[in-house]
Amino acid sequence: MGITKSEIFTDAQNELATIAKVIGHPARVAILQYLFEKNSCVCGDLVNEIGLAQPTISQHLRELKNVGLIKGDIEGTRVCYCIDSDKWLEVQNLLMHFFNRNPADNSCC
Amino acid sequence: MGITKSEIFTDAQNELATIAKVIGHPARVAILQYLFEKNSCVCGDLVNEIGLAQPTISQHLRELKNVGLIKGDIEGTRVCYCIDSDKWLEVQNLLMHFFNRNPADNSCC
DNA sequence: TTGTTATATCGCAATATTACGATTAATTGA
DNA sequence: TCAATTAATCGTAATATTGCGATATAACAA
Repeated sequence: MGITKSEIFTDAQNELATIAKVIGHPARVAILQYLFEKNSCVCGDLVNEIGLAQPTISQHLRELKNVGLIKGDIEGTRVCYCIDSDKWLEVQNLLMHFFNRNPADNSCC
Repeated sequence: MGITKSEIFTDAQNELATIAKVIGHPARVAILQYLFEKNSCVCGDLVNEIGLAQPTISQHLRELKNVGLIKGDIEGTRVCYCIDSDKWLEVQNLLMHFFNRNPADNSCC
C-alpha cells in the first residue's frame, strides 16, 4: 500500500530507518558532501553544482532539515544552509552502534 | 516523476544512497538486527517475529539480498538467511568514510 | 503418489517519492 | 516605488514503494 507499518517496530528501528531513508537519495548525499566541503552553502549554489531544478533542490533541503541534519539561516534573499553538528554526531553514533558489530564467521551460508 | 536522476551523480554517491535506501525501512532494520542476534534465520522466523505477512517479508529479504547485505542458502523447503560478512564490512567502511568527519564548529548558522 | 511445509512470485491497491513548471513571498538595490 | 534576486510552495505527472491475498514452486514425509 505504500505505507510503512511503523507502529509494529521499535522507536530505535524507526529512527534509524528514517535517517537512512533521508540519506537514501544521491542528491541528498551530494548536498551533505558539498556542505562539508564548503562548510556553508545557499540553495543557488546547489542548483549550479548539482544538475537539478531549484524546486527539487529546495525539496531535498527541506527533507534534510526535517530530520535535523542541516539547518538554514535567512540572509537577506538567500538562505544559508549548514550541517547541524549536534545532530550529525548523534547520527554518527546511531550508525556506529548499528554497523560496528562484526558479523560472525560461523555463518550458516 | 518518482524516478531518481542517478546519472548526474557520482558512483560513490549512488552507491551510498542505494545502501542507505535499503536500510531506510524499519522492517529491514529489524531483519538485520534479528540476523545478528540469531546468526541465521529463515523467512518463517521473521514472519513470527515481525508482524508482517510472509510475502512482505520475502520481498524485504530480496531487497537486502539484492544489495548483498545478506545471502540465503536453500535447506530443504526452507531458506537459511544470514549476513554477508564481506559486504557488511564494506558497508561499514563506506558509512565510516561518510559519517566519520566532524562538522566544523564555525558553522554559519 | 499425495499431502504438508516453506518460500517465492504475481497482481493489485494504496500511498510515497521524485522532479519540475508556475507562482508566490520576501528582501535588496536602484 | 519598482525591478531584480532568491528561495519556498503549489500543483501535477511519472514512477517507486509497501503490503498482502492468491497462487506457484520445490522439497520433504507418509
